[in-house]
Amino acid sequence: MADSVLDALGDPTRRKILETLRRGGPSSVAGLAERVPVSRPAISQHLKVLGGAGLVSYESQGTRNIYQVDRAGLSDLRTWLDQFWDDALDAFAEHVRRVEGSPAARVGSTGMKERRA
Amino acid sequence: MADSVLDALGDPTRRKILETLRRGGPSSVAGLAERVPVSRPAISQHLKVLGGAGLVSYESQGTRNIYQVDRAGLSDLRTWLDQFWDDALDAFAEHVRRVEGSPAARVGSTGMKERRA
DNA sequence: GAGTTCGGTTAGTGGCAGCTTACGGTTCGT
DNA sequence: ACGAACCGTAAGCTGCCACTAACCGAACTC
Repeated sequence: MADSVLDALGDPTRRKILETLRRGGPSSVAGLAERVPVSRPAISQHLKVLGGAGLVSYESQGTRNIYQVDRAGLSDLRTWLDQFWDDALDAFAEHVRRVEGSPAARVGSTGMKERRA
Repeated sequence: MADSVLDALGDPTRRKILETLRRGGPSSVAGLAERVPVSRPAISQHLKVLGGAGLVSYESQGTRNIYQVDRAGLSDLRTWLDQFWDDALDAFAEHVRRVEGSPAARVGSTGMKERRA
């Protein structure tokens, strides 16, 4: 469901554009091109992707298009995240239930390797 | 902060691996290679990225490494998302305040283009 | 100890995504 | 009506990333 959002947020430049819009408020394409170290067409292409994901929307003012952050995409991401979170808990619980025919297996003290290698 | 998480989730295959772990519970590398249409080394490489982002962790059982979803990365993403959401609201409010020296500008009825083009 | 299974790493390749340059369309100003 | 400003799109190139094939080490089995 949130595939397009994650695809869009996967690129650092697009994140920078979004961050610029978040901090500076709505902006024109040329205005973004001044703040993000990339050409104007590149900005335009990225905005297309971000728009497709529902992360930005725009308003035409004469010849310029004013873009701003759209919370719709963020909302989609939040929904996906919450669902994934809950389901991961359920799956883990079921896994424990499945393995724990032998109640010897404990949970808290395994040799589980930690992240941030 | 959540850059590594978003980079990791930016790839469809990695999302598929995560999804497989979420639905099926903990699994070995070879087990994942059977369920995801990609070679075993590719799985291993993706797991490395996912691990670096705190999205999976693993436990060594003899010669096999059992991977499972780690909520740490999801937590990072949630934090980033919530912060972005709130700040976007603030930025928007400030933008309205900045423009609205002329109280003619209305908010609800602009010609704002919608998403999902 | 030999054989097997499992997994991480390396080397090498192909395809795609992001960037720039160039062009065309639209709108505003004079 | 002409020029300028702004933007989107097309074309083309380059670099990176995902993938496979091959190799090597580690651990369990007999």
